[in-house]
Amino acid sequence: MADIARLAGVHVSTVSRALAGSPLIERRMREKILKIAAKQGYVVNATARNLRTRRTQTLNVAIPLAHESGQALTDPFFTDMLGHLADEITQRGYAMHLQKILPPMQGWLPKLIRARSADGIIVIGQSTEHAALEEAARDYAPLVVWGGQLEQQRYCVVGTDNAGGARLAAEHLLAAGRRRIVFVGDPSIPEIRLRRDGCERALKKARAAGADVRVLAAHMTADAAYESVRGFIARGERFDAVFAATDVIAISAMRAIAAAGLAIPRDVAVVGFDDIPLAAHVHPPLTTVRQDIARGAKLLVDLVLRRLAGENAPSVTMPAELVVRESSASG
Amino acid sequence: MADIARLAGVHVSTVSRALAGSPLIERRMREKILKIAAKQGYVVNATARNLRTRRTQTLNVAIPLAHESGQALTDPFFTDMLGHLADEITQRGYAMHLQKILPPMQGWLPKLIRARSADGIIVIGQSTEHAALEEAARDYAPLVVWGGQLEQQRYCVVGTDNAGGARLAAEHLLAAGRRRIVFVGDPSIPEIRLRRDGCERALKKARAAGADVRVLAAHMTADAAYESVRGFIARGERFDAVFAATDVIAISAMRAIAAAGLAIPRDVAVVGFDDIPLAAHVHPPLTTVRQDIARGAKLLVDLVLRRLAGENAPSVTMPAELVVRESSASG
DNA sequence: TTGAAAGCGTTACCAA
DNA sequence: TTGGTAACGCTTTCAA
Repeated sequence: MADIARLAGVHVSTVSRALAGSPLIERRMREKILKIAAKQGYVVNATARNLRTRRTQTLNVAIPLAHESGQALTDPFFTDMLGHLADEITQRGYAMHLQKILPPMQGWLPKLIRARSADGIIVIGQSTEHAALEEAARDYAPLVVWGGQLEQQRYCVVGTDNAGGARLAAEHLLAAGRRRIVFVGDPSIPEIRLRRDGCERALKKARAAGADVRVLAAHMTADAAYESVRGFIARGERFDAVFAATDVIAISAMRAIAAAGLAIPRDVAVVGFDDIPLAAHVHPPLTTVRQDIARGAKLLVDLVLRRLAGENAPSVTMPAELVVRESSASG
Repeated sequence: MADIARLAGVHVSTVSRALAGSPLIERRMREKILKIAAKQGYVVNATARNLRTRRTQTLNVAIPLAHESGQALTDPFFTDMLGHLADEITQRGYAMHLQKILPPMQGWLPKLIRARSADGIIVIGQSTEHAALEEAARDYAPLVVWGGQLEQQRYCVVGTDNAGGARLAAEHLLAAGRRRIVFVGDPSIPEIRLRRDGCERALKKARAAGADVRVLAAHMTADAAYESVRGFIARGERFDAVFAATDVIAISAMRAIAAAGLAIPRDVAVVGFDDIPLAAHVHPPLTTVRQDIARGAKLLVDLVLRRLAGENAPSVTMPAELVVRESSASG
C-alpha cells in the first residue's frame, strides 16, 4: 500500500480510504488510485486488515468427533452439510474455515473463540460437547450449533425434530405389525438420545400388545455398525424391526441382516434417519426420516450472522418427514 | 498478552517466548507463565501472530465453478474430496479455508494469492481456469491443482489418468459388442476433454467395424444431464452405449434412458466415471472408472506443503481402474 | 536468561 | 478532502 501511495503521490491513509470506497475521497482521486492499484496488481493484505479491524470475514465450521475419529467426514450427512454450508457462507461474502475437532478435546471451544480466527462459529453436532457449548455460550454470542434441542439449553441450536421424527418411524413400524424393535445407535450423543426417546415414547403410548424396544449401542461408522448388528444376531436375539439412528447405520444393518440369511422386510423391517442420497437406491430401498439439510445450513449461517450483528436470534427446530420405502413394508 | 505479562511480573516478550516453548526461557519461569495463562484462559490472537510471522497455518481450498454455479458442491465427487482434504489438512496441523469461485471470475487467483490469507492454495478442478492457473504458477509456488495433466503445463497438478481410464471404458464397451457410443459431458473442461479424447482414441485404434463415438455436450448437474439425454433420444438419435463423463451424469442418463422405455444394458450400455458411493447401488449397478479420491487428497496436501517448504515437487498422475458392473453387460 | 524496541500492513482518529 | 500518527497484538532482533 505504501508503494501505491508513493506512485499516486498521496498518503497511505488516502489510498486506504480510496480502496475501501470511502465517500470522503474525491471521485477523480479515487479513480486514479484504483487504476494504479489495479495496474500493480495490488490486493489489500487480509491479515493486516483483520488485525486492525478486528474482523476476519470468516466463519468457523467446527466438527467435534469425540467418537468417530476415523473417516467420519466421509459420512454423507456431514459432506452434504458441508457442501450446503460452503454455498451459503460464500454467498454471504464470508470465507469458511473448516475444522475437525478430535480427542483430546480439552478446551477446544474457548481456544477457538479466543484465538479470534473467525467472526463466528458453527458447530456441527453436539457429540459429547454439550457442557462445553453451554459454558461457551455464556459470554460468546455468535455461536450456533447443529444438533438436538435439549432442555435448559443456553446455546442456539438448529436441528430437526429428532424425537418427533423417531416417533413417526416407530408408529409406522407398529402399524406395519412389528413388535420387537431394536434401536441401533449411540444414545450418549444428544441427537441420538432424542431419537431413541421418541421411539420409546411412541411404543409406550401405543400400548401395542407385546411390543418392546431394545437399544443396541453402535458407533456411527459403517463397519462398527455392521459388527454390532452381526454380533446381536449371532447372540440369538430375536427381533422383527430395526430403527437405526442414521442411514449409514441402517444400511450397514441391512447388510448384516442379509448376511445372516434374514429377508428384508419379510423377517426384519428397517428404518433409518437422514435420507442420504444412497437411501433410495439400496435394496430394498430404505424407509427413513428426512432432514432438510439445505434449509438447516441456511438457518445456521443466517442465525450466526444475526447473532454477530447483536440480535439475540433464537433456536430453530425443523419438522421431520417420514419417507416410506420398501424396507419397512408389512412382513 | 500484556495482562499475562503484568500478572507474571515480566515483559511481554518473555511471555511470548514462554508460550512458544522457547528454550531460552528457564523452566520454572515458563511453568509459572503457562500456569497464569491457563488460569486466565489466555489464547494467542491468531491474527496478530499471522501478521507478525507472515504465516497463517491455513491452506486455501478453492473450487472454481464457471459453469455449474448452482449446487455443484453437492456433487458427491466434490464432497468426498472435501471430506478427505479436511481430514488431511487438519492432520497436518493446518486449518482449511474453503472457497467457491463463481462468475465473474476476473482475477480471482492473483487476488487470492496476494491477499495472503493462506500459506498455500489447492484448486479443485481446472474448470475454465487453465490460463489463470498457468499465469499464477509463474511466480507462486505453493499452488497445486486437482485436474487433468495437459501438455506444456507449468502448474503442479494431481489427478487420475483420465485418458487412460476412458480408454479402458471404451475398450470394454467395444468388447461387449457396442458400436454406437455417445460420450456425454462438457469437453471445454480439461479433465472431461481428456476423457473424450481417450474414448475416441480407443475407437480409432480398435478399428471395430462401424463403430463411432458422438459427443453430447452436457453440464455436470443431474438435471441438465437428464435433459440433454432426453432431448437426444427424442430427436430420434440411435445409439447402443453411453459413456458419461461423470457418475452423476451417468445416473441421470440412466433415468432418461429408462424413461424412454429403453432397457439397460440390453438396449443401451452405460459407463460412468468417478465411482461415487451411489454407483454400486443404482439399478442396474453402474460400471464406472474409479478415482482414488482419498489418495488424491493426501497427495494434494503433501505436494502443496512440500512446495511451501521450497521443494519443486512435481505433478502426479494416478492410475484409473475400471469397475465392471451390470450396466454394461453384453446386450 | 530477560528486557526494550521495532515492525508486520493496515485502518481510524484527529488535525489541518 | 487529505495528511499525520497511533494502534491493532504479537514476534524477533539486539542489548544488557
